[in-house]
Amino acid sequence: MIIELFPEDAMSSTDLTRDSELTPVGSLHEVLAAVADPVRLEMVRRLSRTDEPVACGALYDGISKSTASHHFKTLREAGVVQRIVIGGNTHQRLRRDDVEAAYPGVLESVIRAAD
Amino acid sequence: MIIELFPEDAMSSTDLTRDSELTPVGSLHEVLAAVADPVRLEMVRRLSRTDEPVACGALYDGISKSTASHHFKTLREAGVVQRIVIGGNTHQRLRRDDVEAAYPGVLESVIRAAD
DNA sequence: GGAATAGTTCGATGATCATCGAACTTGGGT
DNA sequence: ACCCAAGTTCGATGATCATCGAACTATTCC
Repeated sequence: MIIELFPEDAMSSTDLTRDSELTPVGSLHEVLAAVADPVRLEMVRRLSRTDEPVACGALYDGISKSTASHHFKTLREAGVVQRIVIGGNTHQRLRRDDVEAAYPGVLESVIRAAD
Repeated sequence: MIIELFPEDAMSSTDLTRDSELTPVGSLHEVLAAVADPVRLEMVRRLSRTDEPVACGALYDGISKSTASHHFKTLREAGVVQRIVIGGNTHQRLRRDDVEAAYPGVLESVIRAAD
C-alpha cells in the first residue's frame, strides 16, 4: 500500500510524488470563512470524529463531486485539512494540532459547538 | 440621560421605545459568518477591549456610514452585539456572555486570535 | 490493455453580499 | 424653530462564491 502526502498548493496532475511539506495555516479570516460554510463545517465535524484520514466520499451528502472537491480545496488552502492518498484513494485529514497552534481554541470550540 | 435598548429585529424608526428583550444568539453558521468578515471582526475586536457599550463611530475606519450600519445589522442579527442608545447616540455592546453560553469558547478564542 | 471508479479542473450560472451615495429620520443644541 | 450630527434604509453595482455538468486524469481491477 502506498501513502502519498500532498503539499497544499503544489498539486498538479503530473506531480504526485512530492514530500509532505505542509502549507502554513491560513489567516484567521481564511480559517473562519472556511468553517463558516455549512457544508464545510459538516466535513470538519465528520473529520473530527476520528484522528485518522477519512475517505472523501464519507464527508458529504447531497452535493456533486465537483462541489465537494471545491470545498476540500477551500479547506486545504485555509490549512484546515490535508490531502492524503492511501492506496490510490484520496482521504482528508484534519490538521487539528496545526490550527490549534495557530489559533488556540478556535477550531476545538467550533467543533464542540457543531456537535 | 436616557438609555434605550432595542430588541434586535423589531427596529423601526417609529418604534423606539420597546423594552429590552434580546434576540437569541443566532445559529453557529450565522455567528461564524458574522465574525469571519474582516470589517466585522475588527468591530468585535474593538468592542472586546471594554465591557462598556462603544459608540458606533469608534468601531470602524475607512468605510462609509451605510456600510458600517450594514455590518452592525449583520452582527446584531447573529446575536453578537446589541444596540444601545445613550443620550441620543447609538452604541454597540458585545454580547459576550450570551454568545459564550450558546457556543462556549468560540467568541473568546476568536477574539484572542484576532489580537 | 480496457473498463470502472475516484477526484480534479474548467466554464457557466445564480445567489449572496460588501460597498457606496442619496434620501430619510431622529435627537440635541443654538 | 432651525440646523447639524448620527444612523438607518434603499437601490444599484461589482465581486465573490456555491453549485453543477462535462471533460480530463489517475488508479485499481479484470
